[in-house]
Parts: sequence; structure tokens; C-alpha cells
Amino acid sequence: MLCLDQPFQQFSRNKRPNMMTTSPPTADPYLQADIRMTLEKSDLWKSFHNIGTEMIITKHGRRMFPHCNIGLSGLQPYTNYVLMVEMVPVDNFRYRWNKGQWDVAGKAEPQLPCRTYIHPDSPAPGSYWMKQSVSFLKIKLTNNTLDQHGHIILHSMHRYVPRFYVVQADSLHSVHWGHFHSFSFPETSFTAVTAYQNTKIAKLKIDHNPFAKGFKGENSQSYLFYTFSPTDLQRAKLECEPAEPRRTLGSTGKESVAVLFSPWTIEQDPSQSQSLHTELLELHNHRQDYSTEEQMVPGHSSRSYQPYRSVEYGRLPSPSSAVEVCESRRSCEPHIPDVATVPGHETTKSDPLRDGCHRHHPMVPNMPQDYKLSPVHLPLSSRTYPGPLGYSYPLHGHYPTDPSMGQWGEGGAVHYPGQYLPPLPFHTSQTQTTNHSANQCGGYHLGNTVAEWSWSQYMSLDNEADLTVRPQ
DNA sequence: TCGGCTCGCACTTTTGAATGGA
DNA sequence: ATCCATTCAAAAGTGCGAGCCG
Repeated sequence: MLCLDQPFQQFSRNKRPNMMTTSPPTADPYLQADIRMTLEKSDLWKSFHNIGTEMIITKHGRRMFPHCNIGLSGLQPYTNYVLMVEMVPVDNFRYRWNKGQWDVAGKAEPQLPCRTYIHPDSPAPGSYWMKQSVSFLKIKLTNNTLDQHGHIILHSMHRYVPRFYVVQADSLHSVHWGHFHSFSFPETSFTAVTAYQNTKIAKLKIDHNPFAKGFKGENSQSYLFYTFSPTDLQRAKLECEPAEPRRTLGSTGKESVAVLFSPWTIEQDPSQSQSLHTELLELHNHRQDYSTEEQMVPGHSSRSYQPYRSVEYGRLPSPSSAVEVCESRRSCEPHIPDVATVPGHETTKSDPLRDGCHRHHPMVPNMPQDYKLSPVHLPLSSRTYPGPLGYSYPLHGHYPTDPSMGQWGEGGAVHYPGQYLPPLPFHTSQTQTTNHSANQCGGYHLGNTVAEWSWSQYMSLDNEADLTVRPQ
């Protein structure tokens, strides 16, 4: 089964072993694919996660803090990749802050159009992505459903987790969406809020976010002394340094630190938690035969993340899952992730690595319409879910396939208890792809420098019928 | 009445243009 | 003429609190 006791150092760029040759395919699913992603500043993320991360969302868009900074390894140096991230609902609940803890306040709001943020440097060669850590600093979150700036639209008082995609693609104009890997980091989950509910989170942000230094009072750190261990304090002290340059060589600085789950998940109604736990276990049993390509990357200590790769297809109205559910509801319109970009987040710097290859600016206003077909364009074989964990699958594409390309096979997904994620958005058939192009409303429209794709209204799963849908 | 949201404020960092010197 | 470092103002990001709204 899964070997979750691997020291996290194994995943760091510099020390990773060649798992493809030294480990049996099923030994460590999230290492099967040679592509590895590490979360930079994971300690900072965990500091927030331990309290219950909250992210402010505003009408005009708010940056995330901490922001997502990842390291990549195992990419083909001269192959182009597109990096994307989307915010995936963690569960199907709406929350409220009640007496110092998060309580479930009912069913989640209907899903909003899912926007996938494409890293503005995409596409770029693997060597470029691996050269330094990749920052998603400029992602902006909004609660404005009519947002025209391409920000990621979220519901307040709902929980999300960023999911990263690494897609082999020559350019945004000819994306090979079949070759992708996805990664999630449990400690990056957060609750979207319009105002901070937990004062500890606000103080932690003030302590770490340089923009908020103006609110740093004498008492701002006092709570730390009873919230964190001396180790945490030392770590927090180190992390108080000024923000690093946007793209710096990654230094994961991984330590072997126990992963602590956020108390807020425990603080919930015990009966609710028990119910969820039971459901998750049941789902786990149900889904043994399925896997997504997602790799749930554990924290420093993987021990806390029990192998769990179940995906609640029916219950979770994930934008990503909509397509799959739709497959059993042929009359509905499929959902395709919208594409969110950030105005002004354009790469102007010159980089020999990148300049040496053919690339197009992601926000090029005249994005060809065929691009909108790409995100879900998979061979028919992808219609079904990937096989059992540990198998590699032949991939299409016009890149020479060397023996190491086996690593492109989608690895299994490793989830952890207490959190389940929807399936990936790219499981679909060509038929559905066709429907996408037919059903999208107005193709894509552009505002300023933002390329935004608005497909038809994704189906709403906000009804009981959806709860019974199961993947075939 | 209350929970959630919006807006303006003061403060900070970041960014880029302007300037001057080598 | 070019390059580099410095300066400075504008832009952008931040949490807080008052007030609004359903």
C-alpha cells in the first residue's frame, strides 16, 4: 500500500531519489510520476492551517496570503509545460464562525464558474520551471460573481483548497491537455471570508505580511507564545523576513516537522465530524477501484495523511466534477473551467531559457478560439478513470517518448482523512468536448489584458438527484 | 437584531520613471 | 551613448472599523 512515512526531504528537488527505478509502482503513488511538486514556505502555511486559514475575498479581488509558491522537479528540461491552479471546494458545506470556532451552517452555495489561473509564465520549458520556485503571488480572489477581471470567484464562508496542474503543452495555443498532473497541499486549504473571523488569523497575517506592518502593534505577537511551540516561534521568526523576490531559487528548507491538523476541523460539531468521518471511510471503500491523477502531497510528515483517494463525485458539486456527473446527465451542459488571469501580471523579463523556445503570451488578446477546446480534450481512453494506483498509461503527444516517459503516467491520488476533493476537471470525452464548444456562451471575451473564457453555465448540483450520481 | 458585506482610512511595500554619475 | 545606482512619487496591498443591507 502507500508508504506515507517517507521523509519529506525525499520530495525536495535536490534530494529526490529515482523512485521510478527503485520503488515498485505501488509503493508510493505520489512519487510514481517523476514530476514532483513541493510547497515552499510550507511551515508558514501550516502555522495558518493549525489555526484555520482564512482568505479575504473582496469585490475587487484580494491576493492570497500566504501565497502559493511551489517547487517543481522531474520535468523534461526541454519540454514546455503550462502551470495552472484552481480553487477546489473542500466540501459541500457553508460555514459560520460561532463562539470561536467554525460551525457548519448548512449546505454550500451553488458552485460558481470555476476559473483556472494559468501561471503567466506558461508555457515554459521544464528547466525554467525547475530552475527556481514558481510563485502564484498574483492570484486574486473575489466574491464578485460578475467579476470581469479574471479573478477567481469564490463563495464566502466556504472552504477551498488550491489544486495545481502541470500540463505538458507547447503553447497555450496547442495545449496537450492529456498530459497533466495535479497536486494539492492539505495545509493550503482555507476558508474564504469577507472579513477575518478568527482574530488569531488576522494577527498571524499582520505578523507575516509586510503590507500589514502598519497594524503591527506591541501585542500582535503575544498570542504566539501560547499558540505555538518554541519551534514554531523560531520558525515564525525566520519567516518574518521581508518577502523574497518574486522568483528566487527555491530553498525548501524542509524539516521533519509533524503535521498538525487544524483544530477548527475538530472544533466542529462532534456528531458532524463523526458523520463526515464515517462517510469518508465509506467513500474510501467505494472508491478503491478509482483514482484520479491528483497527487495529494503530504506535509513534512506524511504520517498524518492516511491513504485516501476517494472522490465524492455525486455529493460534491465541484466545478471539476461537473463534467463527469454531466456524463450521466446528457441533457445538461458540461462545465469547463473558466480561465482566470491577473491583469498586469505579465512576464516582461527576458529569459534565455524561455526566449529560446516558441511561446505566446498567455494574455495575448487574440487568443484563438480553438484554445478553449483544449482544457478538456482527452483521448477517448480517458473517458474512464485511470486504473488502479501504480499503473502508467500511454500518453499521446508529439514528443518523443523515451523510457522515462512512463513517469508521465498519471499517478494515483493520495488524500487524507477529513478532506476529500472533487475529481479532476479534465476527465471527459471528446463528445463532451464538442458539446463544450457548442454550448459555450459567446466563446471567450476579453477585457483589458485579461483573457477570459466564459463557457455556458455549468450545471448545478444543487439538488438531491445529483447526490446519487456515481461514476460508471 | 444579527450576520455578512462594503467602503474608506491609515499605513506599508512595490513599481517604475526620472535623474545623475561613471 | 550606454549602463548602473539612487531617488522619489504613484500605485497597489493590507487589516481595521464604521456603517449598510437583507
